Amino acid sequence: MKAIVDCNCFYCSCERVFRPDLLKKPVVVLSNNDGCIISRTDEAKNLGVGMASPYYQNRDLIKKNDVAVFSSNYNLYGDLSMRVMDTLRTLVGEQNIEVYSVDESFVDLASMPKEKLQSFSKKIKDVVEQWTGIRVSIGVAPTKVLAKVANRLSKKNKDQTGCILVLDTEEKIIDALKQTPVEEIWGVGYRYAKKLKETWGIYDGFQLRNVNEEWAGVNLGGVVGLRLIRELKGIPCIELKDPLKQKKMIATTRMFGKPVTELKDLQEAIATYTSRAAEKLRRQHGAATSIDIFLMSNNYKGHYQYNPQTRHINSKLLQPTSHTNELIGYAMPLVEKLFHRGYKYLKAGVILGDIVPEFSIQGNIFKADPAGKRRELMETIDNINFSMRDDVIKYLASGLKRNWKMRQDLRSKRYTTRWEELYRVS
DNA sequence: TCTGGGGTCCTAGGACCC
DNA sequence: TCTGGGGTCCTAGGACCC
Repeated sequence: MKAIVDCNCFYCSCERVFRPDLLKKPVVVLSNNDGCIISRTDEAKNLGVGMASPYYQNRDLIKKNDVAVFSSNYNLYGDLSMRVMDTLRTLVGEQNIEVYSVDESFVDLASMPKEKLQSFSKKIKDVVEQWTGIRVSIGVAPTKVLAKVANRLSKKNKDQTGCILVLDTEEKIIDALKQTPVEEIWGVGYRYAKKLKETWGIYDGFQLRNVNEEWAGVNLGGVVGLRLIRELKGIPCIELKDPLKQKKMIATTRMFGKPVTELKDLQEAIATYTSRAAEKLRRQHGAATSIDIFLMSNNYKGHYQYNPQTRHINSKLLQPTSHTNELIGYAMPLVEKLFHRGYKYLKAGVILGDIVPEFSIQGNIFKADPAGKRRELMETIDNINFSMRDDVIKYLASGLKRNWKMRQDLRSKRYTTRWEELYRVS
């Protein structure tokens, strides 16, 4: 059996940990640049605040109902996420957990006797809540896809389930699938859902489970669709992922706070994103062999129209590297090549690709490598920045004024990572 | 006026090789 | 008259996830 442990409206819950006065009140958290609503509590949901909907469209509703609004505070969420995952690791063992996202983990419960699944899940829930202040929902089933189905229903029917649902019999599985609209199933997105409903009259999980496998192979994206159907039948096809596996690409991309027109600003932004990406790269002990820069601009003619064009350019590196300085060195001329005077730029990004393990790097005879020195420097900078969960030390190329930076007007304090922002009890 | 960021997997098709 | 077969690698793009 497999479980998915999912933090309830994670970002909002993080805010509530330090704002107990908001416990029963509606809360929302906004995306970068304060653009969209990316987390909302049940109270906000019941008021009709849409998930992933633009902030400005909900502004009246929010004002009228006194909803608490926060800009995203990734320093805080990242730190609390780590605490939740560490707690899970101590409970189930490091080798039995796959951290799937900032607020979700899959847990392998293969060795747990069936009759203990319910009580053990309850234990996980209670301990995580007590140690971190974060509430979780848990779905347990024979496969990942079914665990997700269980998880969704556990939240939906909180009052009966207490946020825990174990699907350990065929009857329970069928019943759960009948209650699950096809678009709510993990692996069925907007397009497939539309096709399933409109073209083939398939509306819920139970109907989907009963389609012909070959048919699924043809109509739902090849082997992906086939796996999905089997998982719904209770045949595991998607195993827990190896946590040590390297990412194949690492991206850092962002919208600007306001349109950018100067090359210098673009280069600062790209230097900043490159530093960030390089840091992630070093964290997995990787080195990149290619770098891809993209700029997204407004359509040039006329005034504002949301019809962006994206241009990108890719460059192979002479030798794999994870050194920020070198990567910035590759990136800067690329920005210059892409840049067009007169365009308004809205967004930019860096993608590091063809990642290889760091230890596999061969020496390059054209370049003297001051051996451990650069590595040591990078490690020192990483350690300082990591302890503050922020880029306290940066490259000058990243700029000082940074007038392209995103908006974050409503950010809460970094309670757990800055001394001067510690929570005060008076 | 205003709509996020960071990933994964898979397939098709073209270039190229012997 | 009749002109192979089997591979690999790469890129672009589509679908999905949180």
